[in-house]
Amino acid sequence: MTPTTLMHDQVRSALAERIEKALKSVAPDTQVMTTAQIHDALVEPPNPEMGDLAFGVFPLAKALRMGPPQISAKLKESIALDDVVEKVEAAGPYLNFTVSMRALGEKVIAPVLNGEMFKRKLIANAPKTMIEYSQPNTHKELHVGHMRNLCLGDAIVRMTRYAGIEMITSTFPGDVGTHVAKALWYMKFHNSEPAPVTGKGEWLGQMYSKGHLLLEDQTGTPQEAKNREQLTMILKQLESKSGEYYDLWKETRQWSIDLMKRVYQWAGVDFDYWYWESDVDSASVQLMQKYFSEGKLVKSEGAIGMDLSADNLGFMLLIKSDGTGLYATKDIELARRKFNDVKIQKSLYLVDMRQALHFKQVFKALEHLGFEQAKDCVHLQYNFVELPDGAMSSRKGNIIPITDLIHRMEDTVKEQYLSRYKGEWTDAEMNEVAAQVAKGAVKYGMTRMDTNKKIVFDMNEWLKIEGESGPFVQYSHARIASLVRKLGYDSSAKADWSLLADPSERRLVRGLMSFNVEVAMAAQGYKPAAICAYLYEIAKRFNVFYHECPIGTAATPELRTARLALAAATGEILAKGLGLLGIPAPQKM
RNA sequence: GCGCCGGUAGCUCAGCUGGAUAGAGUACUAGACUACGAAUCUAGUGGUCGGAGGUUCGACUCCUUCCCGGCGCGCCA
Repeated sequence: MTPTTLMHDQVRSALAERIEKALKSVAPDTQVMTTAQIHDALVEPPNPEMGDLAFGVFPLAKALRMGPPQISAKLKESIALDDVVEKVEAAGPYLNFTVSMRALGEKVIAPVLNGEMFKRKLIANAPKTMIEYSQPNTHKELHVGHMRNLCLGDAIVRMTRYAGIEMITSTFPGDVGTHVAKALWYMKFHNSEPAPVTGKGEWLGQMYSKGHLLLEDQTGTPQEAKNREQLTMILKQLESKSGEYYDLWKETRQWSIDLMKRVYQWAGVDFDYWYWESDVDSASVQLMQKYFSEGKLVKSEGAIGMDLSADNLGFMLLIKSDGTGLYATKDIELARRKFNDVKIQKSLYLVDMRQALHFKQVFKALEHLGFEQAKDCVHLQYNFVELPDGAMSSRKGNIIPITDLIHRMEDTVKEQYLSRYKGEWTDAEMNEVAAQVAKGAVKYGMTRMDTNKKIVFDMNEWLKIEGESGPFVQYSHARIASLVRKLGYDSSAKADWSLLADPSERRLVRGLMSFNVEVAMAAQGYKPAAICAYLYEIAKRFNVFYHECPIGTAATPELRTARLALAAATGEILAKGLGLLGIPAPQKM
């Protein structure tokens, strides 16, 4: 069962049928390309004047034993002009098609306006998939690095679901481990201030940072032994699930969870499954002991693990010499649960690229332990978020909490842009729009770059929202919304699409045509950045159209109707596309 | 030492599984609001695609090698 893209685009399908037919007349006995393949091969030519869609005949050369230019010339002869094909030209190895505006309107603008365009299934036979993303630790700070993961994960989920892939979501917060002990240790032994009434989660993160630093500073001093003793005592209580530190863990853990949930709510993220490290912890160790007794694991230097040196992955430690497990141990138990409990066929892990080796080992271990689905486990890696002065660290004290970014972005939007509507808008409207635009800036900013690229986060740069940005796309949408509102768009009015004769109009329609093509490709490659680029391009094309073509004062009522419909359709595409990134499309801003 | 990821215009990045003249944003310069919203638009300046080989009709894209930067390699997560 391999996923396949369907022939979802009506314009491409229409052309593909005609090309296929021509191909049959040129080479009657050879089936060289299926209609679906031709559909997928149709691309926008580099130059707008060349046409709407181009077909490069390269793949046919071998089978037809002809040079590409000869093939395109021959095919051109066999393609008749009709109500769809307005013009065909053979340009070297390419066949350039100009589609009649009437056909474009019927096959693109109308389906967008009545919503049919967005109901198509783009990919078939996709395996039932689970994606795990956002794996923050409790008791630590939630910073802008976590934001990238969250935005990417959310966008991938929305895109893939839109394309027709069954996608189940899960998160795996780290609520046990030494970081918890460090936070509690500092809180209990060194902190004197009470926890604040609001923002307990953020405050707890600071407790961890301070604890971590103090412990580091005191290593090598007489204090060290005492610190270790205290930490061990805390960890023991947490493990035995009793005592004052266990109670404190439960209380403080909830503070962190409340913070996570607040951020998830802000982002519009909702997980189907919440897996906790504390939940898989002991089960994972038991599972490893079972595997060890079955001879699937080996003892080495007092610890237990799996020798993966034959796979060039070294030795994978699974049970420490003190009998406890590690991160990898839990990941194996968790994978087992995903496979068995949820019956998934494919498993995605959106985790930063530093874990590449870890996941290679986990997947290989799963394979050796007999999990067939291991071959369909994929680590979706992304590069991390840094600051201009290097990596974020407690030591440098330069960690930027997620909530800081959100609040500063909202404040900037209000002060620099929304202030002009003072007196005109209510405070509630002001706040709502500020939140929407801030989301646009943050989410677009986090997803627009390829995942392999490092993000150097500079708050001041981020607050300058000009040029290619989420708000740029949102602004185009808001302007269209305003236009539609003012000019009174009537969706029942029949439009004569052939009136759309301006090059800017054609270019825009052509762009709208490829919405599903772009989304299908982005979804299959798990590349939200492709959606960003597409939306930005559409917004730019709209801006040109908007500048070139008067709508309200169009020459005739018919032209006005057609243009308004085109604008409205563009608004729908932008809103839908932004939605795939989890970004709201405000009606005004 | 081995491995992973980057190296495209001053800066930040696109460039789809090799294909039609390397594109945007930003910065800079010069223009456009009594206009359907200027968070906008138009034009210009700016690149030996890290270096060198190779494969191909064709390479930013694939292969080899080297250089620069980041990260990862057994009891942290």
